[in-house]
Amino acid sequence: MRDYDLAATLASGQAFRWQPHENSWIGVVHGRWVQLHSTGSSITARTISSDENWSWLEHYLQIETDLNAILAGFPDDDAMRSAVIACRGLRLLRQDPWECLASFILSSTKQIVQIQQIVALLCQRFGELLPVPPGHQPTHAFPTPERLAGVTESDLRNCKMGFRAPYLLASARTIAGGQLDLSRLAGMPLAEARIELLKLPGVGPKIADCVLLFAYGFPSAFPVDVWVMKALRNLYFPRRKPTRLRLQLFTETYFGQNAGYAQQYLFHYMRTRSSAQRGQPKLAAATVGI
DNA sequence: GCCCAGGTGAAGC
DNA sequence: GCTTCACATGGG
Repeated sequence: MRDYDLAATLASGQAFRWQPHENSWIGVVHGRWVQLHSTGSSITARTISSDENWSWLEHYLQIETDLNAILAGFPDDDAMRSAVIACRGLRLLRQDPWECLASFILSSTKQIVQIQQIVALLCQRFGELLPVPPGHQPTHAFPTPERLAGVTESDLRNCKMGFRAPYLLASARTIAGGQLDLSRLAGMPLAEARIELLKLPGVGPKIADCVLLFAYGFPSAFPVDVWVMKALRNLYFPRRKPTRLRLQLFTETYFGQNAGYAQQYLFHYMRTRSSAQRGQPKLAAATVGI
């Protein structure tokens, strides 16, 4: 499929379970082992069951999204142009809310590689074993809130998640206990859903916005992490430090209806540009064209 | 050793 | 309201 950069999409820090494998990607979607391969003009998928209905995977990958229309709606400035040039096929996935929420509770002040390691340990220890094709490594589902509600904080700390363990445990218990119904948020306005997420321990504005964007698909949700903050400060407020209100007004208005997409492009642009500057020449072209 | 990583919550002004 | 700090752990 053109304009779908599978590698950038699966490895750019929105989902944490995809692993490269012989020119393809292996992961778990909706409790099923999946292998994805990008041929340039199309994406092919392999699962263990001969499934004829692929709507669940098309929804996850957001195949139907008109990327060009979204990119055309980005603000026409040097920074956004460079970000789009740097990675034109980058997409947003539509993930399971609980997996997304739990993963980002584990994400605070962690590098993406480390988040992947923690999530892998968590799944390996508490996730249900899934059927995989012969010759492939054992793979586990993402553990349910009910399963995690029954473990101890110490069990979770053994997955290397440190101080995030009590947050994940309390959130799992809140959801398993029925005090918060994640499926209900899908029908809410953005602001209301955000308020519900913010009630969970360990969930602040940034993590809430990640879940709203990556799982619920609110296109205007705009997570601001250290990288995006760096982008905003350097590219749009180079002189003085903006107040929180000023920054909020800017991100809510300047980037348009699909601000969340713009955010993901800025995020990816800053990270790849930074790694290029550290002497790893991959995607060095990202710095050209301003 | 040092700084940083897709932050949050609590304490102190 | 805003600023500072602790919180685990690992990579560069």
